[in-house]
Amino acid sequence: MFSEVDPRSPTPLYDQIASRIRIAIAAGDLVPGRSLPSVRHLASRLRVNPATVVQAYRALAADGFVEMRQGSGTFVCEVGTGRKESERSAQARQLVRGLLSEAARRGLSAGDVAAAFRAELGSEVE
Amino acid sequence: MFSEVDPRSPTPLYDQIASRIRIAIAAGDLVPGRSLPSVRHLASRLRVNPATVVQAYRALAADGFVEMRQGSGTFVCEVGTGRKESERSAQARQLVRGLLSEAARRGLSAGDVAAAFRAELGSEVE
DNA sequence: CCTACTGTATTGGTTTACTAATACAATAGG
DNA sequence: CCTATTGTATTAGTAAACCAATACAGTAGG
Repeated sequence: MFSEVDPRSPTPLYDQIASRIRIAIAAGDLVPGRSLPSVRHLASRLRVNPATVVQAYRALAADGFVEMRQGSGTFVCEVGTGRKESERSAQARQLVRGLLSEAARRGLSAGDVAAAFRAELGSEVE
Repeated sequence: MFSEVDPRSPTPLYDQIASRIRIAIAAGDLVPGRSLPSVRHLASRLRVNPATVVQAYRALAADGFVEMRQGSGTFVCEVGTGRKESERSAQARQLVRGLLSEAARRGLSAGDVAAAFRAELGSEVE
């Protein structure tokens, strides 16, 4: 689970760490209330600086995935998979807006993106 | 058209410049064969360094939007709006893939993204 | 209490992206 | 030709992101 990390990847270390945990929470592998490894434990296991793990945990806390309690530890929040629908849709719309502007920048129309979206998702979109 | 640029924006100057030209080409405002302002002209008009305009033009050239000819100028390529459909769809699909992985990172499902996409595009998607 | 554990805060070094400055090379036109 | 205009190349400075190091502060449990 928190086994390894790639220092040579273009994606930052803290981002790799945060991503894995985020996915684990979304998938239900980490249930709400459960405590994450301590900053120092995870840091020594991954061979990175504790501050890097802090940065990852902080990013997760900013998104509401975890809660950091000084002296106690870092815990998975109630939200996770059951996050409020309005919040999810708002975030999704923001992502989509960014995609569309990026597509426009490259001279792609909304139709191009829509076609790619259908092709990529297949039947899931229905 | 090439009127102003915002140095305080988080998006780089060369990117702002390239984006506008890209959109102008995609929209047909700049027809193939037409010459763009010279590096120095555009730079002095926008109050930026010529090298910054070069970087913008270079990015456009890398995408096949324009062609830079030393001694002559920079010209809009034939592609532009008529770019090959396969190329457009491939690029669009790559963008969409990136979006979906980013969405997964944030704990959003493909369904969330699909809903946001429909909401954002409205009737255009049909 | 007090000790061993938790997260917090500040600081610094390294790298990378961005912008600028300056000198170079090719083309067009008189 | 030769001069003015075009893009090219190299170098440098500035800012931001990233990671590490170290000292600080709160909490739990014996």
